[in-house]
Amino acid sequence: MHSQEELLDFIKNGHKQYLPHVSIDPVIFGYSDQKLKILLLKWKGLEGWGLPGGYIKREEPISQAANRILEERTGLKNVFLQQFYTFGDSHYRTHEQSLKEITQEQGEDILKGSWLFERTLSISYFSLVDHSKVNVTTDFFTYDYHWFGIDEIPELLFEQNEVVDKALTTLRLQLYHQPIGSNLLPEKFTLPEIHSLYETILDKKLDQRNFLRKMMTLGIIKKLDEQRSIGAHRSPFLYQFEKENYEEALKQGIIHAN
Amino acid sequence: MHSQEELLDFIKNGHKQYLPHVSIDPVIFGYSDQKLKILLLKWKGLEGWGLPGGYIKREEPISQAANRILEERTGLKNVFLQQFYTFGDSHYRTHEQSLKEITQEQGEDILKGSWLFERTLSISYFSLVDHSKVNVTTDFFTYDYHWFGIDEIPELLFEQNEVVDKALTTLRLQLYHQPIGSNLLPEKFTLPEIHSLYETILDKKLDQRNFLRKMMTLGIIKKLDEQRSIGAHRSPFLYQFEKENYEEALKQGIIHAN
DNA sequence: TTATCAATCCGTCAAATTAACGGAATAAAA
DNA sequence: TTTTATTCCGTTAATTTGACGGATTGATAA
Repeated sequence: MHSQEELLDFIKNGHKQYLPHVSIDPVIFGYSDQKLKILLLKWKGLEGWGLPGGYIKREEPISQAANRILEERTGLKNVFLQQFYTFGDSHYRTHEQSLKEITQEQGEDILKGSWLFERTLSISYFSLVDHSKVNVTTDFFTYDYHWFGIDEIPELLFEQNEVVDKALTTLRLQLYHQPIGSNLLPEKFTLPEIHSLYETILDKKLDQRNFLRKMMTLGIIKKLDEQRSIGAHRSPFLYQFEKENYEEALKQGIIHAN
Repeated sequence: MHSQEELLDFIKNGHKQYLPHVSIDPVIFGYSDQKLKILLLKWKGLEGWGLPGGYIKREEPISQAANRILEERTGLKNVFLQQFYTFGDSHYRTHEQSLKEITQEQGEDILKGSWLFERTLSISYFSLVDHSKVNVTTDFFTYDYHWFGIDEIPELLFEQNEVVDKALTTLRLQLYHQPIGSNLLPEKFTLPEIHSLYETILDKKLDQRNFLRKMMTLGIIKKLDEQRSIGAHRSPFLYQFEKENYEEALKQGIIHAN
């Protein structure tokens, strides 16, 4: 994947191409088997789990950087990806230990003063992706990955549990106001599908009829007059997202009137 | 205030003390005469208006940096200050033009390669302060300040109108869920005072009785059994914030049940 | 062909919340 | 004691939310 030469070049010269002191760390939620999971990578040297991450190119808009980094790790383009917070309080992340391991055989000279040792702020994004479409590629610092159910997240490196928690809170808060489901469901989906998705994300039973009413009232989805033929039972109607309406819902919906 | 020597040292050596590429830019809302205003500074050289800003010290947590920067410009400590977004898309802010003016007499040599010329991401916070308690101090780059009503914000430097807009939207969204008013009102305040504050911030009439009921239901304020003696009229009761309840309200209140 | 099964679909009523509304009480000054 | 400006409060209608179960459909099995 990445040759040792590339790695050494990255350590020595990465700061010429990337902004130092700032990384982008997406919390990637995936959905499969009615479970909500997040993608974590296993660090070389540190032998612990952490979020995928990457650096911003010197001339690259940060939203573009976030999309690029997501694509580099997952292969996915054009998915919902939203910034939610920038961490830089207790979070003095560096790659020191990790790099010592990786570059052991080279001696430690090359590490002296590397940009990767410096304090790094973390601009965090979250994303929801279709688990089955993801093709994970590890990066220089990592060698394995795993999708962890959100109730089985281990203690993470770099104090990233806080990041994950805030991502989840934000996801749930915005669920009715951002086109969050649109990467997880097929273009046309059934009511039970989206219903189950929302129940999973909120970790809560939602009455089916009330759920439908709410989604229709907010204008988030619209009913088509097609049905899908599922195996053995009654054919469910298909629905589609109405993306244009989401942000409206946000503004109208949360600023409590009067 | 700042000597020319200090400025030159800051230009040449600031990157040893501060993280380059990242600034903190608080949108400081002030309230007076029933108007909502923001504090803008006038840039030397560029002759335009922009947000106050500052850099993060190399070992300083960012929330602490934000508070320090706010204090440096306004003299205020311990006020409500909240991060809301990190801008870095179209926002390639540098101090190049400004610095050329300021350091004119020194020749331009010192500017070569200054850390201040590099691209800077902006971690943005907003704050609400009591206009009358603020003691504005300009910084190296600025020489004047003004409180602009939010409906009379000029075109800002560094594409900061976007920042201000997002700050205002966020402020309004969170008004019922964060202890936002607590820096703007005295410890004990009357119902008409807080009512008028909320009307001003939301730019909207709020029915007085319904407003009271809502604040009480959310547990944001509590009624004391003291009254204040105002000049000529009926004595209003006093109220106090119940800060502990705000964040509760956030979690319980926005995640729409069922 | 019919019965069975598993899943989807839908409507009503009660409870809670929100929105609209005006008149009585108070404190000082005239 | 009257006037004036201001605070205080309660009720009703409309809307939204929450709870609830029975009828329909599409295929498979008898």
